[in-house]
Amino acid sequence: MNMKRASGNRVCSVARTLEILGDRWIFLILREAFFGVRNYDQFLSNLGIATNILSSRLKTLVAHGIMEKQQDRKDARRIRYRLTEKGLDLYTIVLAFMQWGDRWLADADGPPLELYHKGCGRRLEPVMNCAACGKTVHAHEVGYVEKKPFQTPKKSTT
Amino acid sequence: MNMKRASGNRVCSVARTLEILGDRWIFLILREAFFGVRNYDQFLSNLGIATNILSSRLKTLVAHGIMEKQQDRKDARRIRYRLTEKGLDLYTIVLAFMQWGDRWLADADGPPLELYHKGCGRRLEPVMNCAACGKTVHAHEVGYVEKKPFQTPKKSTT
DNA sequence: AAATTAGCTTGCATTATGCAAGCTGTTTTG
DNA sequence: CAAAACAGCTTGCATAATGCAAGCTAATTT
Repeated sequence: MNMKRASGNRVCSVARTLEILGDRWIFLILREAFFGVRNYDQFLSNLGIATNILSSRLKTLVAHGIMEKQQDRKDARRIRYRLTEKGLDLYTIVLAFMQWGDRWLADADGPPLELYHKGCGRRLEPVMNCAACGKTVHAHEVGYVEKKPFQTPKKSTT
Repeated sequence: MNMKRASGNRVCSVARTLEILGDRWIFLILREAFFGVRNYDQFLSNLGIATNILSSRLKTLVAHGIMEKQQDRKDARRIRYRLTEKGLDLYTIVLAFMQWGDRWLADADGPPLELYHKGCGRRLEPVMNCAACGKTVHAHEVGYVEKKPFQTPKKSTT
């Protein structure tokens, strides 16, 4: 959580996002949350995380509006941590992690977890598409333009 | 780079991926690489990263086959670090970071960097689609099945 | 009333990070 | 062709983050 300017000098949403999310545990907590985990002790036992780290990470997630706390009516000790809209919107990142791992790090048994798309009922293999033309986007097909000009590169990608 | 079992007890590609990539600097290096940066000193000046950290991160990226080193023929001092296929395939993660940041962290001026899709020439807004049915996937529509059963939750998402 | 549970906080040893300095092999310069 | 500059590192040391164990508080359960 310390980094003068986590970006270096390029102004970029990647850097901004990483200033909040740039921590293994944060993503693992989010993964659990996407899989339905809601309470401190479930995160704790599922992740094997230290208690101080867990509470500090939950705190930053709440502080950034990614999760919100609510009391359980039936048990006042229990706090439910749930994803806000802002937090739910992070599922693309979690899916992207999972897919890359499935493709490049899977062992012989194949991916340990299979996703399915409730909409169509089939196995979900997420792909990145261009919202404008609908086609799948590959790394080489991404170009960029800097809105606030800076020192570094010019155009192109890869 | 230390974590008994970065996953906790859930077997998951997210955890495996994070064991390699779970570091801010790694992602920022990857971002630079996607934007065309190739050399040590460019990474160094663009990121404002410490030299020991940069070389250690580049080393792990190379060790995991995400980047590869090659000598520059014209200048033997110069080493080019370039993304392998495995590394290029991480662009979905970088795009997902950028998009979330654009949506939730942008200031009044809008996103600092605009991507375009070389295929269609239009502004690229990446969306996650289901490869099977082609539709855009939303967080609530993702279900999962654990292949190697473990202790934790059951089904559903969110 | 005593024990248990959920969700924390605190203290302390270990590990990672950031900074500055230095080192090694190439070019480039005068 | 010697001196300076450059690219890509490594090393040492101070500071910050992490992990572990223990303890603490308020709300249940027994």
